[in-house]
Amino acid sequence: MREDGKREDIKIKRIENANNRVVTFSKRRNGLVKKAKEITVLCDAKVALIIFASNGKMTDYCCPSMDLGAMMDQYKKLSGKKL
Amino acid sequence: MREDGKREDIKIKRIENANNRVVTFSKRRNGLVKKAKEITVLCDAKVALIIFASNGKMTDYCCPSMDLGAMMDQYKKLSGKKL
DNA sequence: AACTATTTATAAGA
DNA sequence: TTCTTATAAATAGTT
Repeated sequence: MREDGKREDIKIKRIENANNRVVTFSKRRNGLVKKAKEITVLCDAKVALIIFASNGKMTDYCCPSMDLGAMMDQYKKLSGKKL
Repeated sequence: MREDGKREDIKIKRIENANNRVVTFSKRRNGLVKKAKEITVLCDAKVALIIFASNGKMTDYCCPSMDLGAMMDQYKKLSGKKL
């Protein structure tokens, strides 16, 4: 908090305190997946999202209309990359 | 708008008007990529994100610390899926 | 494309 | 760790 009672704007840099970092990760991961689902439905978009926490734990989301393998094939096709 | 001057809550269902859908897609895609970048930095997370618009145009983001191929290898390893 | 009222996400605290 | 709440941030509708 600042002396006027307002919070500081958060800076986009690594959160040094491990507990805060884990808590923030959990909240933002949930937010990110939610947004991915929303844009999928609202806009007919196809979205794949893979998130690894620093402890290695994985979270993923893939739109229902296309599986991750097909997404990757399309990625390779459009980007020209091999992976 | 409602008669009391407030906006309706948006419903998470397909936006029927094509122009609105494209505009919303553009705004939310930018928001999603921004959030993906933020959690990467704030929380030492590894994130891969691939988005296809309904017109087929692709947007992608991958964290700097791990390339998409390595992300996919790790995904396969942890999920047990082949793709 | 820019604005702004409002909703939504979330940082900090309990 | 779950809940609350005040604030920051995203964005829906408008211009």
